[in-house]
Amino acid sequence: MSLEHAILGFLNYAPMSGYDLKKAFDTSVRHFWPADQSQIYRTLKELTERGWVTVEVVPQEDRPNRKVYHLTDAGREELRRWLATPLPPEELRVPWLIQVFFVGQLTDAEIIALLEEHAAELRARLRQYDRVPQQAAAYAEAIQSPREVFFWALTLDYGVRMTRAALEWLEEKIRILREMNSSSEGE
Amino acid sequence: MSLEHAILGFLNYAPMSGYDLKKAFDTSVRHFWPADQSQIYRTLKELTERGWVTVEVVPQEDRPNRKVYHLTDAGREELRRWLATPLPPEELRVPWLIQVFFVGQLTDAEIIALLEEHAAELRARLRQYDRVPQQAAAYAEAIQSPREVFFWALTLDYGVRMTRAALEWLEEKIRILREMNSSSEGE
DNA sequence: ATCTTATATATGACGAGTCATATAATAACA
DNA sequence: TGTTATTATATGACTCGTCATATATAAGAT
Repeated sequence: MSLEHAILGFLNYAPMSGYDLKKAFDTSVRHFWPADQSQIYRTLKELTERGWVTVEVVPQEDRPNRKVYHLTDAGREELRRWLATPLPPEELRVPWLIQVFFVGQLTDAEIIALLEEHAAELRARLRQYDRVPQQAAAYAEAIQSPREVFFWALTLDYGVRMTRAALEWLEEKIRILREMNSSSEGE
Repeated sequence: MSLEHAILGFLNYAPMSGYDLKKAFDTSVRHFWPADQSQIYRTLKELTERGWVTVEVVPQEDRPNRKVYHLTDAGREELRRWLATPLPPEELRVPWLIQVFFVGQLTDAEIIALLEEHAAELRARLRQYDRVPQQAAAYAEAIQSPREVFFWALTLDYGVRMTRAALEWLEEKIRILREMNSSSEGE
């Protein structure tokens, strides 16, 4: 599971609570790995059972106690092992291509509207990517490692380039559909 | 659920059994929507309960009886409705970017090896895409609709272009890492 | 003679992730 | 005064998808 190892990755930077981890995910890897709060907590429980992390309960007044998780040597080893092991090839799974596949049922106007809607989403995503560096800035300063920051930037670049490629595809297809329509109108 | 509507989409072309559907998926949309056999059967059961398809049991000697599913008017309407409705924006989920994000832990040589491995996978995928038109040819002939075939081709083009974009990203990053290493060796 | 492949449907167990909600106190806002 | 946000952890119910396996017969390959 990738979430497990992402958590180990964060705990390798510093001990954190589940709450801290949720914030860390949201401000750094969210653009390619959104993490659910309840799943983080459940995964922490499992990591503890496996001996990859240990829990330190930090009592607090006025607030629920914090459970701060520390990476163990076994956990650090597991992280390293996982990082060096290529993941099994992922199969593509693009739900909206099913729409494209069967969309011949609709009129060209409807299809263009659908593609435009999708293009608008991708443009919004590109704008979100613009804000990622700011959001992650706090972490970059805390870690103080240009090497880490270098690789973080790579993931953002990947997202931007994939989104751009998808957008270019959409824009091209919209153009083709429009041209097909305008030429048939003239007949 | 997308699988539901993909099944409706296929049944709109012609009545089919679960077994037929599995073959249809494998030879046409597999490159962006791999479908599990057991899930197809379970989904057919659900579609029947919802009244979107009806079952016709075709007795066979020597073989298990076929259960041929027919799209109902309600199912056809649902398919059309779904096709014209934009799907909620999908969040990106790219497991191996988690590796990239935390990969600073490893040596550059290890990182390059990891990226190369991934690039090899993408090249293999591109070769698979080359074979898709042949595999889908039987369906294209059966449907006899240039309009449908046009949209089928779009989905393949999407896969090819996304894969190429990912591959270009990888090749660029590998090059950068190699250059960083060769220049530091010379110091 | 045995193994694999094709035809055909089906279930159980599991994994990963989502959504809603519970608990509990404080602080800020309207 | 009531609502919302922040800090903090946790569980139940659910969805979608995967993997293994069961049943049953025949044809073809080794």
